[in-house]
Amino acid sequence: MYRTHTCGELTLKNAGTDVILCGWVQKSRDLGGMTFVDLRDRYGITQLVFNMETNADLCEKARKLGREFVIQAKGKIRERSNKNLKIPTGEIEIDTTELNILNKSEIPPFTIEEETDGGEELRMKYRYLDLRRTTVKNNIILRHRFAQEVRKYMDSIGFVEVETPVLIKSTPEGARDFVVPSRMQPGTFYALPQSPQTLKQLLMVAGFDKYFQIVKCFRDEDLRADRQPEFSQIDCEMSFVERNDVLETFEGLARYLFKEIKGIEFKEPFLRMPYAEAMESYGSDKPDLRFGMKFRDLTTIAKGHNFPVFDSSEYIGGICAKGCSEYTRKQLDELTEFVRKPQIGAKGLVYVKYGNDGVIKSSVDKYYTPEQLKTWATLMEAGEGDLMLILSGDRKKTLPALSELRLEMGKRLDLRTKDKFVPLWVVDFPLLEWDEDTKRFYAMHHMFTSPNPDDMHLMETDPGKVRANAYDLVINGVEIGGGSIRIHDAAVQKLMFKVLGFSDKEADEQFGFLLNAFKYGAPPHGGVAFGFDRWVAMFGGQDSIRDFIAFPKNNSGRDVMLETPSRISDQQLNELKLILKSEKPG
RNA sequence: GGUGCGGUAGUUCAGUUGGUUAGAAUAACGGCCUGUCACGCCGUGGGUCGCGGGUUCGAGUCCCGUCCGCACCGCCA
Repeated sequence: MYRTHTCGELTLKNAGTDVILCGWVQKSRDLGGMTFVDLRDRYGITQLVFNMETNADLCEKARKLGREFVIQAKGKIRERSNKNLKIPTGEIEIDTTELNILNKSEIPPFTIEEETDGGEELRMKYRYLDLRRTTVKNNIILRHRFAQEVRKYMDSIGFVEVETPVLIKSTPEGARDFVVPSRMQPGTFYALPQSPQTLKQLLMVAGFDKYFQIVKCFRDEDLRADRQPEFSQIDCEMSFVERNDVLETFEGLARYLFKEIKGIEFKEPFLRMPYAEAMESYGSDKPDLRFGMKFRDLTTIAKGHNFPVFDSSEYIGGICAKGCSEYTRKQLDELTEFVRKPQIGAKGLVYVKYGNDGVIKSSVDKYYTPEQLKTWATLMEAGEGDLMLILSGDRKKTLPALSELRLEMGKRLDLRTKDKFVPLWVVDFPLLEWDEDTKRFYAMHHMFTSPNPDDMHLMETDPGKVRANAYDLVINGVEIGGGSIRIHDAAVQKLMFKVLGFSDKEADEQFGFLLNAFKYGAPPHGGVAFGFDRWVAMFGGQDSIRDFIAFPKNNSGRDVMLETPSRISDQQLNELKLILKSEKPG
């Protein structure tokens, strides 16, 4: 037997017991006459004691242990004379009688501690060492726990988990596909799923009226801190439902997860906000509602007073930063610089300070009287002690820029606290987006999203105005998931393809299987997919999903531990009938 | 594809206006130490300053190119 107990479970009530423990040497403290060894496993740390007086040979052996050696120790549990109340096992120690080195270790390239000294690149290269650290290990365990709770809840309300294939068909639109060459049909390719969208719809046709799956998805696009080329979704679909049924079902899931995992219960139903309102009030389709600072439209009131910048602007809007009227010149310059960054793209920033003394000072005093500025303050619900920040320009550019400024102010004022959660359903997204470059419409969500029935009549006359029966779950400004009521009628689906510029032939080639299925009794259906990694990371209090994935890819899509992507042999290329077009020199 | 920041000891970093032998902490190694738990004390070793080119009497430092990493924009239905 290798071990009788783990390193995290022994306490004072086990005193006197003989035990065998296995684990890694976290640290050893050699005091000359005696040596302490911290033995670590997944469950915790237990202190081993070796004494020169009682067993000199064994103590000498313990002195030679290096960091991360794998050892087995036998001994008796006893109460410590000096207790360490910082760890659960800190009241006991093992009076060691036998020590076996199961495996040696080279000196690890970084410290295996809660706060490591290792940089990200090194940690990724030696991820198996990084995963030994409590913080990363706990993230992975949180992910496990989350997955179990999802399955428990979904099962409890009658959903069936069905696995869908990973080698599927490449589809147009949306993200770039990862493709896999076929050996048996040379010149043809599978694609890895960006999501199991069409397959879950076929499961609805098949009569599995409540389906879910925690599933890997793949998108060959550039990475971000919250975006990996392979990631996991909680993919769900239901039949015989309207929008409200879907929202209520998955609000239930969200409530359950918040309660079981975070211990948080929401009293009110999740807020539902139309897309148009989100854009108008927060300049974003995923507003962070942990704080207010709603946009106020100043276009009517501020235009036409001979301030050229405003007079030439399509939109003038501002936010009110409570208690910031005493911002210094330097702070305001910083904010101006912030909005002028190319990623944000505003030309400048107008401020109005409503001083604690009631005096109004602004960067546009030349053009507006204090009385006029006070009417702005009234409109913006700004009072004494507040600061108004105003951007202007094209509506399409200014709203998102003001959104960035709002988020920045929220950060500066510490309003985006990690332990507060404000969920929100954003609803009534536009169905289509016009693209100037290709002069055609693209589906904003995806091409299986059904139009809002009230707008159906606009499909052929004014498609840009059609609202979709689609929704997103947004928590704290993060898009956690999204879905829609789908098209289940072949004629509507064909119309959709037509609006998107697909010929009948193209539609049939790409999606014949789906259109065929719709001929055989497709039920009305809809669903949602949640970003599993993002949700877990949010519960773990972090913005980056990387440390919630056991073996993530780096910024350029490489796995630096596996050293992949990598070349394949000529033999492999031959079998696949592939010829590389060109090779980079070197 | 683009913007910004970074690459110096095993590791995390400092390095002034271009100027003597490139430092600190930590880790490692050796010695001392019987109650440590960030143990302590003494000592030792450790550098292709990412790579290539240029300017200069002289480059870690300035310039050009390039590779790599991180964040962001584009992209991600």
